[in-house]
Amino acid sequence: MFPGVDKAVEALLRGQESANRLKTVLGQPRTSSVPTEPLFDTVLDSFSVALSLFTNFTSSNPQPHPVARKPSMKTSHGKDGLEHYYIDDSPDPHHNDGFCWRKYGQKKIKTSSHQRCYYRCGYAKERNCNATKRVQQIQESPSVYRTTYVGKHICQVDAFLQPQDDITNCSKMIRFDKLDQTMSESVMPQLVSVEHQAITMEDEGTDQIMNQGCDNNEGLVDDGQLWAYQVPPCSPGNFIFLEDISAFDYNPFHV
DNA sequence: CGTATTTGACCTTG
DNA sequence: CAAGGTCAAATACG
Repeated sequence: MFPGVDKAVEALLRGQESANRLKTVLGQPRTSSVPTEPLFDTVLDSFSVALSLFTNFTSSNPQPHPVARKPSMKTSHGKDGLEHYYIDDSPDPHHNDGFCWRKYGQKKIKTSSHQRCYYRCGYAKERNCNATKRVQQIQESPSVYRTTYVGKHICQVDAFLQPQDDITNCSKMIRFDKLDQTMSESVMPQLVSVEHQAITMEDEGTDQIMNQGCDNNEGLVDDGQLWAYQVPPCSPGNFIFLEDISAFDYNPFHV
């Protein structure tokens, strides 16, 4: 077959499993309290990973693909209007967000029984990149991990892309200028076509309840700005997720 | 042995 | 003063 086929199959199997679980949950009204959003996430992620692997193989310049995800839960400005953050809830705390992170701390949070992990950009020093993220488990079953991205990636993408990188390495970025049209059309529509569904996520502390929508984030966005599509906090140079990224409020790579 | 992670101490903020 | 965030020495790992 091709390099990475094992990972593609693994991703598809994971998606299949989640789809089956989703079917079971949706088929049993009694279990309607079980959050389905993480299952949707996993299904979408699996397709995205598999598609990226197939696409990489069919192109002469294979590159890893950041996991396509549903839209961000929330973005916001700081008090000075300059600080940005981006919240993403995922069943996978280590899901591929396209960046290389280095852990620099872990702390027990008073308002939660789970510890919070602190990461900064792996190129923070050499490229003076101030991007950080925090990851914390906020829900037990199924587990939901909240990742809060803070700051902007100002490191250049060539720091991330190495020819020998594979999907398991920290350098996981996609070159959209290398992607064919099929890829863009096959992945992106999924990100906005899933019906809106709100779930209530309980957190033991003061974390606000998040209304998770795939194409609608009302109530989540401080400044009336919406993440209409999946836009992880990365889109450096010609490695963009959407053609007109400037339409969005937050683009960590455009300083 | 170099690099990444862990973890207690320290700093900042409200 | 408490809580969250960061630092940096110790430790683990490849």
